[in-house]
Amino acid sequence: MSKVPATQRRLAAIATVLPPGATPEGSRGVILGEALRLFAEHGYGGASIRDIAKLAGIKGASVYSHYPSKAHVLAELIRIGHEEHFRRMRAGLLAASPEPRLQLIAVVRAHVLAHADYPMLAVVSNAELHALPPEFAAPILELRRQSELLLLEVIQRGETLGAFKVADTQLALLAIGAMGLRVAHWYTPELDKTPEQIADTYGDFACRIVGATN
Amino acid sequence: MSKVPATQRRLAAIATVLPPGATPEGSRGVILGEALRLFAEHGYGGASIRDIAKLAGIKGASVYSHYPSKAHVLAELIRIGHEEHFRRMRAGLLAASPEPRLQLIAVVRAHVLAHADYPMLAVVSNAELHALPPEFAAPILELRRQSELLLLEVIQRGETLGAFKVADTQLALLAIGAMGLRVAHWYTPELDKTPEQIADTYGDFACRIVGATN
DNA sequence: ATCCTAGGCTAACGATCGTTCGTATGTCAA
DNA sequence: TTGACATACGAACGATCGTTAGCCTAGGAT
Repeated sequence: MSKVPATQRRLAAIATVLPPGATPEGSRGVILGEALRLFAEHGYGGASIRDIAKLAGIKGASVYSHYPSKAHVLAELIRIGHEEHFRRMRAGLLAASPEPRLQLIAVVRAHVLAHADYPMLAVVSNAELHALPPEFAAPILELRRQSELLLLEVIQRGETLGAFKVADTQLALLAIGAMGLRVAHWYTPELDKTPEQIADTYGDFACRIVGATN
Repeated sequence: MSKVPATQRRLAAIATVLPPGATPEGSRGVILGEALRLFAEHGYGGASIRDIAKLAGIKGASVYSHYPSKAHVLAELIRIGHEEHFRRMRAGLLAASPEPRLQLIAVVRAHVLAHADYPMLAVVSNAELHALPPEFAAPILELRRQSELLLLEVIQRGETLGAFKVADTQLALLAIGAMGLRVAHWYTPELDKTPEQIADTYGDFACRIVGATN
């Protein structure tokens, strides 16, 4: 497992952080955390069970006392990532005032903060989904669809109410989603911008994209 | 090499297209094209030399008559991708009127069209850079820096001239870049939107993000 | 005191990896 | 006609892959 130069890495973040409550106890949790780091840095195919085990302080065979297969480890990570993302999006919308503009800001903020708070989880969730055995992917794809639908409905409602003026709804959705997705790749706490600042600015960008009347 | 369900794929496009003039003749070109498809679908680590060779209609060992190593194949693909991207960005800027707004539109259009015209190349160039041996990566990282700088300078010039009004230059740069990057993942010719339409709309989005006065 | 269990270990399985070697074949220049 | 070269091949190299089997040990419950 060779180290990759900083400028060449898939993401800038160093810390492997999992949502509170999502980390299992003991070795199971350690394995999950180290797998997260290696999958994020080198991809699912580029990280071996023995690599993960070594970082976790055990031998490769011992991993199978905690997970039935390498794919199960990836599946758990991606599930945690998507659940946390959807949970935040829904909570953000729920807490927002009904004005379309404030709803959009709330959802975009949640989207961005999820990617800044858990960059490694976001990178793995987005970039390694294709490596999941299809039977593991189905519930995750449904969750992803829900998150996307949530943002879409906010935009459509804003249009219907005449609060937004956007050339192409679908393209606006994709553009706003993309902005947030990439945050996971470049965000690091060493930056002179807090996640809050980024979320605020991106919320403003989203409003501009959909032509929100302030 | 198992097939991945459509909803789970890394990108929507099917055709492996390389820029005209960039495809070598004979087997060398066929190998490059099939490697592009497999690296895009499964990642560098997820595609083997024998997989590539089988699609190219030859045996694994024969690949080494054309490329000294698997890494050289990836390096050539990523080099082509970055060169095409930078070439288009620079050409777009060069052909644009000096008004900041038109410059921004031109550069964003080039950025988006590069990702829609060569989705597989873009996905590989962006998602597999970390798999390149560092000695191969250096010139490519420089090219990437140049493309980024080009967009940055357009935005900064617009601000200096008072044509743009953006909260955070760096974040605007990252957001606009991200929008275009993701196009490679979802664009497919089967869509009911042409690359031109997408490029136009995204150019408009970019102008809104930087608060361009029309 | 004894058993059970959880969680480590070493060793090994068959498969596949990137790559090398020696060889065969077909084409074209001398 | 000969020789050189480019391109293909089968076979095999050592390394590493995910995974399994069997064993050992510490700790808690009976």
